[in-house]
Amino acid sequence: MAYDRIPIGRFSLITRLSPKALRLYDERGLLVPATKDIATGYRYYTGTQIATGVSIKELCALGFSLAEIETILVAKDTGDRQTVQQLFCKRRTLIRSEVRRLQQIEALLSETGASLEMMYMSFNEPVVKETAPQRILGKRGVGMYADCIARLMKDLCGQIFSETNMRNGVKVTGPFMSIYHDQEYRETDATVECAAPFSGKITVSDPEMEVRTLPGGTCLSLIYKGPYSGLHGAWCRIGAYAEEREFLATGPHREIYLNDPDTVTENELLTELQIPIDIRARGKIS
Amino acid sequence: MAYDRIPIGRFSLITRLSPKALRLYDERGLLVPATKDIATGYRYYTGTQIATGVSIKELCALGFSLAEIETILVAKDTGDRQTVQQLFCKRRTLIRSEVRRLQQIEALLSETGASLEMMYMSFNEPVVKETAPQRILGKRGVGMYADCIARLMKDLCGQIFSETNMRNGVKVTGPFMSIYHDQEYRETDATVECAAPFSGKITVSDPEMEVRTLPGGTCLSLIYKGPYSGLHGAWCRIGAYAEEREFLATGPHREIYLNDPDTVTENELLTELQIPIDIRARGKIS
DNA sequence: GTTGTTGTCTGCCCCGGGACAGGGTGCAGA
DNA sequence: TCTGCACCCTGTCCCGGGGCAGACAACAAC
Repeated sequence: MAYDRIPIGRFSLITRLSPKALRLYDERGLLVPATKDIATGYRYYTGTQIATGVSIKELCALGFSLAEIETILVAKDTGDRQTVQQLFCKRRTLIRSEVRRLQQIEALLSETGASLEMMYMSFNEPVVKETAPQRILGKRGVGMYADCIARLMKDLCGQIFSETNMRNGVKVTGPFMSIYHDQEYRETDATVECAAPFSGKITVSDPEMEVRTLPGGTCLSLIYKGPYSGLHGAWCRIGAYAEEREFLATGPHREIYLNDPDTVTENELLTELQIPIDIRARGKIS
Repeated sequence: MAYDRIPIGRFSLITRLSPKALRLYDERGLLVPATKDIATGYRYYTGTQIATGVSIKELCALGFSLAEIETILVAKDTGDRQTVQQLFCKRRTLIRSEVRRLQQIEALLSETGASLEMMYMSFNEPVVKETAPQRILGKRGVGMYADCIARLMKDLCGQIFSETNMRNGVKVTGPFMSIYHDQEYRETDATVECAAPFSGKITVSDPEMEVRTLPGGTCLSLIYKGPYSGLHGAWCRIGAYAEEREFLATGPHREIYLNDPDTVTENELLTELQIPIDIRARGKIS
């Protein structure tokens, strides 16, 4: 139609691809203009390229990456419908999970409508992660959680920061923690161990204290923000999460105190909850 | 707790922000490590910074941009809850529209399960865009669409590519088009005008032809891919779209033939449908 | 043919990190 | 104190374009 030297701007208006994008596609070899003036560098497209451009625009709108679009266009020319179908399936799956994710976020934003207040609670999801083995100094006790932990922590500090140990270069290599040795929740007679990871040659005078290596491995982890009184709720959350996914605990639960109750306010306290799990054997399924 | 020189790796494990991200936040001033070894460049964080890090991680997970996160953190310190609330609202709105968009795409992908076939149909949405005024040579006729257009196009080509006009440097400056002057669909006695945009001093011998300036302005536009027999369906689609949004047509509908039936197959034919509208006055509302 | 308005060119910085290279460090155990 | 490993540093390229600057090119009207 005497109309096959379409400059980039007009081509852009027709296909609704921006000139910037068109230059990118040229560079990437996705849609190379039929003619390129060597002297001026001007790009000229032909009428038949409009169809390709429109296809690219559509595939873009469907959310495919440039690499995928290239694959699809080639497959379409080859008549290879399996590849195309596969990519479309994959895309659909991705979109579905993305929608689910966004809807969860939206639910979160809606339910805590009061914005500022929500900054004081945590909406972390539990996460599966790896931990390294570490040498710890620990002491066990039985009693009510709060009392027990306070007492044990005091003993632990006294021991680990003793003059002898300071002199020998013993160092605390991480945050303090509690380890819960009970299988279930106990109100008044919980068996709790408080521990501190350290390095160096330690001297222990308290016969109730034990030096051992805490095994590493996979665990489910949740960071809780807020006063220690809210820890129970957080344990419920992570427990429910593990239940849903049929994760089985392979060791005692741990609470790691990420910051210091003496230096931050109660609302800013951070505690990490860990449940050691075996990712390979997930309950009955798979 | 003798534990306030946390290197980046450990800080990363605690907050679940990648070291790369942490370096970026340092650079951007969002979360600057408390200490930085001048000699080695090593970054060291303190226990109190963990809370900030966790907050950033949470806000990231909610989809806020770094700039927004910075604003929120500052507003939180200031106690400025209005700004926070506003940002949360905005985010919620954005997420909602994103979900809607993705669900539409998903519906599209699902309903045309057969993948390869769908490549031959177009799933463009109608779009509002601006058009420039252009000088055209047009000729009207009455009859059945297909016949009428074929006849008029032939006349138009003969006239515009006449020897005289070629000699005078008359040029076609865009694709040919049809303009529908009826208010409604007419089977057998439609009033159709075929036209071509041109530049230069034109000589017209056919008394039925008219040179005039087609006004530019806002229009609703849809690109249709496929044989001309499917145009009716495409007009229905764009019509329904305009109806829904209460757009009122301010001029005759136009069909623009983007490529040439002589050079591409029927399935690759591209036609742009345009309905001139007045964006400022949308039906009764707003 | 001239002139002024568009259009187009290249090149650079931006988002929010992920991945990798090559080289310098810290620290724990011996 | 030494040694080895794991850590950390800076710098670069990548995604998929948007936006801007400065300079050159094309074209329509006169």
